[in-house]
Amino acid sequence: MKISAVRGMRDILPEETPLWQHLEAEIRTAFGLYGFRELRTPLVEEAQLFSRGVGEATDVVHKEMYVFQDKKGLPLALRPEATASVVRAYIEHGLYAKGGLAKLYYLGPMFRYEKPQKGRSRQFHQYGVEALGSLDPALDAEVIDLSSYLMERLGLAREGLFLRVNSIGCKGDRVRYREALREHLEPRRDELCPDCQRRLSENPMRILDCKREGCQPAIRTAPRSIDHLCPDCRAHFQEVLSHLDLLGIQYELDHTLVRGLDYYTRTVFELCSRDLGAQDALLGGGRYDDLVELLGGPPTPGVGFAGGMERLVLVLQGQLKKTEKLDVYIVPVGQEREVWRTAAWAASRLRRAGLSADVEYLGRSVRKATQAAAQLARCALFLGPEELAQGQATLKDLSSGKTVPLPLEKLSSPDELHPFFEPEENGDVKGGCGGGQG
RNA sequence: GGGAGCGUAGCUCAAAGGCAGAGCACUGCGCUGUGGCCGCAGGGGUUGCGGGUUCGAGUCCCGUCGCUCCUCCCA
Repeated sequence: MKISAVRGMRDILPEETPLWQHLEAEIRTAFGLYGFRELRTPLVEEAQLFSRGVGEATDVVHKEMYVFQDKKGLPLALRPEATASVVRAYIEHGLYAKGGLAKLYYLGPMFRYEKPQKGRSRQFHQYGVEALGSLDPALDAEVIDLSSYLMERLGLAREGLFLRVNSIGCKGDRVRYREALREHLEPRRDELCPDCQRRLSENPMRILDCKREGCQPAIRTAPRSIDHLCPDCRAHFQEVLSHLDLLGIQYELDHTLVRGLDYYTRTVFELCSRDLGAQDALLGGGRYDDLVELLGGPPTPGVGFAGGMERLVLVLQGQLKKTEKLDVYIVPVGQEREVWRTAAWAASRLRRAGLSADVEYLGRSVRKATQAAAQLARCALFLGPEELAQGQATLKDLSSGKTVPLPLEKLSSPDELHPFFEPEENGDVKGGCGGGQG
């Protein structure tokens, strides 16, 4: 039986992990600069957390969620997104009682049972932030600013990106807006695609982001959510936009941006790339002022976003990081047992001195092993009967080709060892291996 | 969920019903214990899997799994 990774879930191989680690480090740094602190929540939650929080009617919950029962029959779900988990933890640990604003971030795998394609898999990775406890529109703008700053840090050109913003109002606004949409669309039911006809009764707002040609005329003339905002929501949105202007962030108002999760209120936004295919959203988010209360906490507003790691990786493929080279690759010469034992010992000493080291365990010819060493390491350390007899090894700098004897006793003393590996100053033949990095 | 295309060596790909191949990579040798160039030789495959048609299937048919893309939805 041949076993392979399950559909839509893949291995991230050592060639790719340096890029992932780089992205993760940049994300953590950016989030930290904005005052967010990491919260790690379980990958598994009670299924009802998501059906209540994200919405029973959403595709994410009712079509795409991995649900199973534990041994006691409790319905569990692999998390399809993290906001609901963060809010659950916020309530469970009484973070609201600790005063102030809770600014939390996360990073990790999410699961949705979908048909895999470019930029979409069943296990994927999201990074995101949630700011809980303030209704200040400056915070909406800050979160958007953070997403923009993150892209700058990652070296994504502004021209390749576009930011779409909209406001869908509070609960009451949405009820009124939904009615207005129905009134507009019902007479045009025949123009709409079958999906949209179904949405007309279930969730008319989702018709707005239908991409079918036939639906466009009805969508273009449809009423806009920002015309149905209550005075508070209208003022809030204006403040958000004015803060974005202040921060110098370019955006386009998109009246068709509604997003697929039920908990969003007021501000919604999406940051998209021009370099991706059908799945072009790098990150998306917005405000969710009713979610904490909905999940049993005190009324607490929130705003945040989530981004997809895989999509970042796609956009940044060109920047693949090279794997870091080892400091030393040890090549035992010949078959003598004592030589090989000394090689293993030397590796252990080098590592304790803080130098990364590996040994030629495959027993290839010295020629082949040296070739391999040049791929893997900055220096090769040759160790054979001749060296052993003199109590030393031969250290070779693989970029300059220079060799120098390294007395074995130096291996026991990091202080004496390090000079051999420090970059040469003013070209002095000090020996060693720090030379040109090539 | 619906649609289209593709699965051949570790990788990139040939073979259009008739002996499964090339390049790169890998191993050895030229060069006996020191890389990058060059030359020679070698190892590698149940052609995704399972059926069927045929004297004969990588090739045609059916099924299945996987990948890619579109639709849908979203990160």
